[in-house]
Amino acid sequence: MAVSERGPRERMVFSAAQLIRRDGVASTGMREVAAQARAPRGSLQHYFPGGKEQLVNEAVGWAGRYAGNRVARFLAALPEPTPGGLFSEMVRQWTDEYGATGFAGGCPVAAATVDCAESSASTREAVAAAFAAWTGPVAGALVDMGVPRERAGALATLMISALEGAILVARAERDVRALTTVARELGPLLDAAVRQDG
Amino acid sequence: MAVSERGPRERMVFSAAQLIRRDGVASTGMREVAAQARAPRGSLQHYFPGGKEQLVNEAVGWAGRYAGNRVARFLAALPEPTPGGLFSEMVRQWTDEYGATGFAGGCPVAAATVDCAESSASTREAVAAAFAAWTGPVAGALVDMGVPRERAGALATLMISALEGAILVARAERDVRALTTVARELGPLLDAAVRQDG
DNA sequence: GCTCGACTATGACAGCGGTCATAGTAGTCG
DNA sequence: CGACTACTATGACCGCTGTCATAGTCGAGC
Repeated sequence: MAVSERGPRERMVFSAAQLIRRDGVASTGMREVAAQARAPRGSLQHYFPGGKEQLVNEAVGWAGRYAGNRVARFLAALPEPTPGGLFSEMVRQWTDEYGATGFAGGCPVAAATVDCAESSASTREAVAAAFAAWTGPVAGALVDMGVPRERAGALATLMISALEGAILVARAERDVRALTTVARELGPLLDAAVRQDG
Repeated sequence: MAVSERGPRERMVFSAAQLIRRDGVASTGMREVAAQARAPRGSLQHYFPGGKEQLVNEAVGWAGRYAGNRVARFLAALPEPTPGGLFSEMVRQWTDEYGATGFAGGCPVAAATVDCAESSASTREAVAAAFAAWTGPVAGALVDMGVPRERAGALATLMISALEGAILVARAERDVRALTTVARELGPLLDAAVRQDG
């Protein structure tokens, strides 16, 4: 929750992502974003002349980049990188949050997809780009671990799909069960995709 | 889109589910629901004295029951029921829709989770119940196919999580790729869970 | 024919949303 | 000092939303 980082513009984008992932896009007000970012309301139209749509799109883009960047950190944290280990780390980020601070928030990209996929073309594209910015590094990591290139993209999509779905179910149930379940069930499948020769 | 079924009350619940899965809960207006259901606006307060929250909860409940009931139909459509085959059918329902009518709608239960998990306790419970009404039949079907009871619940959760996530990604990308990918990758894993001893 | 209940029909209201208009401040350059 | 730019500060506007209040219709039952 370190909102005090960088300039007001970045704080607003960050706060928007936070509020969106908790309440959804439509229920998140511009005034609320400015307030939480401790930024002046007048700065909204100054930094985001494109209005709410622009702000949402940037928040989604930020979230996608953030998720992509986390992949490298997860890998660095693993003593011996394996696909299943990476997936466990991705899942653990969520179980940790839910255990520590409750089930208040989901994935902002998912929220934007649900709320804007049909109503805003530019946001839909931003969401697609965010998923791509996330899937790419995951697939790259799989290749580095020895997963055949043709299969890495598919497994990355599977990992992200299962994670997103499990986040939904976990929030609904207020229980991390779904998250731990997908990690446990998918781990062996992912590890088995590593090329055994060489 | 057979809106002309049953009484106006059911039509409104059904229309609410339709609109929610397309635009999200917050962006769906009560007047809009009544209009699409070709029901009088005055009937809203008559049939749903609990207001929008009640209507949303019933729509979510309806969706959960619908999903649960589909499981039996999917099984009946399979010449030889297998876990992977069931999952393929579940996925195919979505690829068919997206292929035929476009990527306008997602899962209403997911939409309600994203929009209401934190803001409305009753809706959150309705969503949890909907997931339960869906997971139950899936797990039961797996048991019938020979999956060990201890494992069936976990695999059902995995199936539904992967499907929900893939729906999100597919809508974002406007491409069924994610859906077909999870079906293909998960099929062997699911089939391998069938007890091989008679 | 009257009554009573179920349902329909509208109009009003209060609140909030995003956006615009306008004015103000601060700091910097020339 | 004046001017110009970056940013801040408010207030107003309009559209929309959920909800309420009130009145109307319609069909049984007796």
